[in-house]
Amino acid sequence: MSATLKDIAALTGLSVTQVSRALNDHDDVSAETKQRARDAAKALDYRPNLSARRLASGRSGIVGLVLPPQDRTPRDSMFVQMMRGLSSAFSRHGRLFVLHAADEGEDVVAVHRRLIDGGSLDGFVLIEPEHDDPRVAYLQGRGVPLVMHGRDGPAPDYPFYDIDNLAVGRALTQMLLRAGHRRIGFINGREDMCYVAQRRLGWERALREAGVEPDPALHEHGQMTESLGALATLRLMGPEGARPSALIAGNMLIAKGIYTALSMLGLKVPQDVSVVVHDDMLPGEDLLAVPPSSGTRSALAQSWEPLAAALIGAIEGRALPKTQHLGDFEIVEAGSIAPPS
Amino acid sequence: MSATLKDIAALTGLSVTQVSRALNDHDDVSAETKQRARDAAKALDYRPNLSARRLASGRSGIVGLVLPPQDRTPRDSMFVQMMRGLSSAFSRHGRLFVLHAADEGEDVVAVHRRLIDGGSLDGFVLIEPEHDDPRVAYLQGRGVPLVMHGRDGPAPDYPFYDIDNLAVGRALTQMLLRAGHRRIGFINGREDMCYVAQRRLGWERALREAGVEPDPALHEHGQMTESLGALATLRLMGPEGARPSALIAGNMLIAKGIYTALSMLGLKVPQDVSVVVHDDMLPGEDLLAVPPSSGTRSALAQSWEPLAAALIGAIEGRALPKTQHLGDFEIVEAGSIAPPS
DNA sequence: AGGGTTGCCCGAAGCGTTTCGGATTGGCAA
DNA sequence: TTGCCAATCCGAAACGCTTCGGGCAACCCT
Repeated sequence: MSATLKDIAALTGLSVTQVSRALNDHDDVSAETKQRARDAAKALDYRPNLSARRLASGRSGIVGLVLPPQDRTPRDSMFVQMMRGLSSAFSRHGRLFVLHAADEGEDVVAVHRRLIDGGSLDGFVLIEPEHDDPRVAYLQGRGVPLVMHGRDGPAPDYPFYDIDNLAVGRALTQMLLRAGHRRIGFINGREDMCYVAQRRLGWERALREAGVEPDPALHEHGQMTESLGALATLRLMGPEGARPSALIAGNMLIAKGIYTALSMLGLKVPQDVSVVVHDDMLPGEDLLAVPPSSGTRSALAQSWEPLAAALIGAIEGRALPKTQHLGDFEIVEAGSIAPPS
Repeated sequence: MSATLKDIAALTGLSVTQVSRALNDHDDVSAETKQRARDAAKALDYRPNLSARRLASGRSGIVGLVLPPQDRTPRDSMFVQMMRGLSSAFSRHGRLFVLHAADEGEDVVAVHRRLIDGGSLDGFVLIEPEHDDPRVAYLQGRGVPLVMHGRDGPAPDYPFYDIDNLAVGRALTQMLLRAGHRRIGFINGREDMCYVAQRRLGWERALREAGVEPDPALHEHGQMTESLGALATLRLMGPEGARPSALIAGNMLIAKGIYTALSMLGLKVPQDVSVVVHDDMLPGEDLLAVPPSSGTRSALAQSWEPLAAALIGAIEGRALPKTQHLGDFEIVEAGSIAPPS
């Protein structure tokens, strides 16, 4: 089997204790000893036994993410991206990142609990925050480190990485306002998602700032799928007079549905209807399927490193200067906006 | 913290040893004692510490899958399906299934090695077998249990779940032969994938059985993407005379590309060109994007349970009656075949 | 009655690591 | 010289679990 501390101790003539401390870079080990231990470790190709470490120290070096059950996630490729990004960020920090898919019937909190009790995981990356998220309550209650991808409320009491979704909603709306639109529809994501509420708020605020009272009938929401985009568009475009002259899509899938529905209705973008869309920039995703659209874009990939750093900091009990991060987004013009007809 | 064996021992008046044996259902514990231990465990909400267990027994109860690096996997949703399926299958067996994405630069074998040495994982589910797969060699060399989704060669020496890809290739070809086609193009997956070779073999065999010598120029292969489907179609359909009158698509994405390219060329399915396609049936995947196509379908979901059972059997050193499974596929007729014009 | 078998149980060792407390130096000030 | 401090080191205990080897009845067989 693999070499153990004992082997290194035997080879170097040190004690197991000192080797352990040397390899973990404690401060009461001489520089020379540290080097000797490290050399021997390399020579023997030593790999610490994580189970033993965990048992003794309470930490295993493994962190994880629990994929929420059900297929609430129509964008599988985003998860794979996320997996990859987080895996590599954590492995740069010498940690192992691992993913577990919760079972359909299972309670998400119970899954986290199993993982902690089993003693395998040191901390969690959470995604898709809900309002008063029960996972957060549970983990905080047990003192288990966590970081959130997204956030609940403007300033939660945990580390997170998020973009300013209110600003996104506002920016999208303003792009259309500037072109002269006043009736602006918004096809948004699931109502219980925090970012969805934020974006809606941004939409409302931008409208009010322009002296337009937001019409709740123009806000549609649901699972972010192509069919939501199509159905919501048909609904919004139904009554001729009340029709919005522009649409905001919560993401590319929705946008795709919008384009499909509009072309069914014989409406052209941007001549008849302007369209803007927000999305993460996913390298390699086949967005060519939807016509180029103006709107906002955020770079998901920026989040992995800060999330990893924050979680590791929390696990090691180090106070980090900054654990709450706001990523930025950029505005792209791609010709899907025109003045209202 | 969580309750330990010692707590249960104290509560029941048994020894720690006996409690451990009772809960693990050893056979030298009386039925009554077992029950008493189980009751106490439930009452105290006992969760075994996996690290301790692993340390003592060499087994952690965690199995994993390493996602190959790079984006060799255009079909992310398939992986998510797989994750979900395997997670739930293993958790039914009281095991924890976990996924780790290999880093871009990283050697896949090295990743497995890290996971074993760390002492965290008991065994692996492998996917996407290559010829003489180095992962298999390494794991077998170290005596680490594995199961394969797919297989290398007709009868490898490890547990696997696969479908008969030769038969799939043959069935697809025969569907077209029966309609009278003789020049049948095949747009297949990456050449180094085992199943790709098998399907090609099936195609060749079916043709020979019908007295047609397979034309290597009619076999295209590459990453299974929409653009491969489109480009390969354009290539195959280039020289007017040598054109195939029917096409086989390795999966739905390829088929989609085929449909796109054919419509660009002004060719209609099935009047001008017949198309058949094989794919896994992925619930919820948006296959509506491609017109309904005849061909073969296999149910990926059938594989999780056998894979899980086989891996657990291997870990526990039990000899299972059956560890190599061949799933079946069905043939669907959906109107994309017509006699050659 | 003696010897063997069976059923049930327990003590203690050990898995590989961390960590607590103490031990051993040498140097330096008093 | 004595006392004290910093710098290094080490032994032993502990983490929670499994397992090896043995013990003690109660039973059956001859």
